[in-house]
Amino acid sequence: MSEYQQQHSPTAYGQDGDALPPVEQHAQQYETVRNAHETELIEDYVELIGDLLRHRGEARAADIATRMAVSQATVSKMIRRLNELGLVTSKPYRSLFLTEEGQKMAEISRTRHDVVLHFLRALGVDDSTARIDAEGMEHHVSDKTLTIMQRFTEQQRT
Amino acid sequence: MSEYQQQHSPTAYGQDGDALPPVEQHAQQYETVRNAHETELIEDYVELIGDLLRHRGEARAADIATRMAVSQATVSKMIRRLNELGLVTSKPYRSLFLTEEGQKMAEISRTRHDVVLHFLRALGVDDSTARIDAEGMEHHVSDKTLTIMQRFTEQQRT
DNA sequence: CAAACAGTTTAGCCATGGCTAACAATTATC
DNA sequence: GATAATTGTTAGCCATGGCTAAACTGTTTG
Repeated sequence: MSEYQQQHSPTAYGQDGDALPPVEQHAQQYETVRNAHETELIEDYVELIGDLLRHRGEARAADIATRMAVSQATVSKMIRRLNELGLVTSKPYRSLFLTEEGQKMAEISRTRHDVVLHFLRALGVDDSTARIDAEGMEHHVSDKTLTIMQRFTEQQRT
Repeated sequence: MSEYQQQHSPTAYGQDGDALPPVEQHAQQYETVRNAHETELIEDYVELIGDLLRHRGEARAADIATRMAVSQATVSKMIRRLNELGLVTSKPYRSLFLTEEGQKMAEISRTRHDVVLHFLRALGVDDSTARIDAEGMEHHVSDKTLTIMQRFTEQQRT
């Protein structure tokens, strides 16, 4: 039982920022990240499809492949998955469309993405760095934090 | 050539925050995220091993498994990889240790993690949310942004 | 010191998300 | 309208990171 020290110094956590978090909390942190990873890519695809539809009126597999820097085969495979998940409708050789659920997801992702992006810029991060960081960060920012970011951005604007 | 509109409205980007970024930049965003994903898990392991060594004097596979909420088999496999990458040294059935390079990585990860965590708290995020978000975000925050976060945190403290 | 238990490793399975190559369909061009 | 170019799909490969079950090692303890 090599975790025994846990029991001996429960008070250390909280006072000492450097201490290891209690096992359960620590485990939950990693689990949350793993779960985020599963939905991340899906969300990125759906978000991008939504953006393409809004700005172009259509979303073709080839565009997605180019914008994601990924092969067309990969996109094709992914679209099949999105279909199975009920997020997009697709007829072969036609533009994709989002289902209701897909639209909801795209909307949420886009909003979250924008909040993070604007927050970073408000913080003073340059545009191109902000864009890259936002893309990576967006899936790991909780709703609570998101709200705080939004408030911060608004205050900054005034 | 469904990306043709690109050429027709190059000025839209920059003025309109909602516009799609130019293809190359967009592609780079996704690529950066994909690359981050590859190193993420590795860094998490190395960081955790470093933390265990600092706080406990030893890092056993079982502890890692518990704290990461993952099976021991998974940890064992991962340790083999870390070994091949020259990040840890391990003798079967013994505690792990970090190589020079592993220590460097752990140090960097830990610092980055702390900066993000303290930043989130300084922003006003509650501790437990901050911990979870920091764990996910840390791998996606560029050095530039990190510096800005650090500065912000220090200002807040005074 | 033998047996039981805790910890570690190995084998082998699965899903995901990449890739290339070959093929099929659609669209554009002459 | 035939042919070329573009776009989309399929098949089959690979690495990663999970898992369970089984085997093995080391430690503790009766």
